[in-house]
Amino acid sequence: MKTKNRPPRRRAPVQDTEPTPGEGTLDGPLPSPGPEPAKSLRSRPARAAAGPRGGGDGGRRRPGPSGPGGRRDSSIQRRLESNERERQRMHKLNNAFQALREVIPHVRADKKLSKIETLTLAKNYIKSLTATILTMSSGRLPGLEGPGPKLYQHYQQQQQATGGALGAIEAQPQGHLQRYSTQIHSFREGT
DNA sequence: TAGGCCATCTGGTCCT
DNA sequence: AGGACCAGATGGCCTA
Repeated sequence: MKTKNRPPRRRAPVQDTEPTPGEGTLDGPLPSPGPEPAKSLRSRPARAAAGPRGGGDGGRRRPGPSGPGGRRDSSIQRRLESNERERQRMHKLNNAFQALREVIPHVRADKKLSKIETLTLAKNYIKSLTATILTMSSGRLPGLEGPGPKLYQHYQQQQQATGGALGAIEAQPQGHLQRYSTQIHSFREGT
């Protein structure tokens, strides 16, 4: 994986097409109350009025030949609101990714982990912590009474059920830590 | 320049 | 019915 260290991306405000008032691109004035500054930088010419929906191909975007003029105002307004909600949703998702990055120890503090790197490291970090806890507690959850081995058995069943292909040997913390360590180094090296 | 990553738009589907 | 969620499409930015 290549290393990346770029500032938060801000799209250049592209004004390829002057939105005609009234015809409206879907990109209206964005209040953007979120943490991110208002995307005045939205680049894309809004396709608000992508042709009438339907038409096969999974219903994905189909820039109709008609252009933005073809949609009713109420429909355009709904689309704008929907776009805004979707942006906010994605911002929340990205915030969650950022929060996750901040709790995963890794050796690339100077470079932002990509989303896939974040998820992969998090998964292995959790596994290594789980294995460590299991070992240190001999299969018992700290402070809990009861048959300890059940936790260990449950863990192994999970590994098998999820296709983790982690045998008992990998339930050892060393195995996970080794894997985790290898991974963060491979990310650092950009491999 | 190619490839990776990302933000955004958009329509379909699911859920409340 | 409306919002949340999902995934395809598109295009910008960055690095090798």
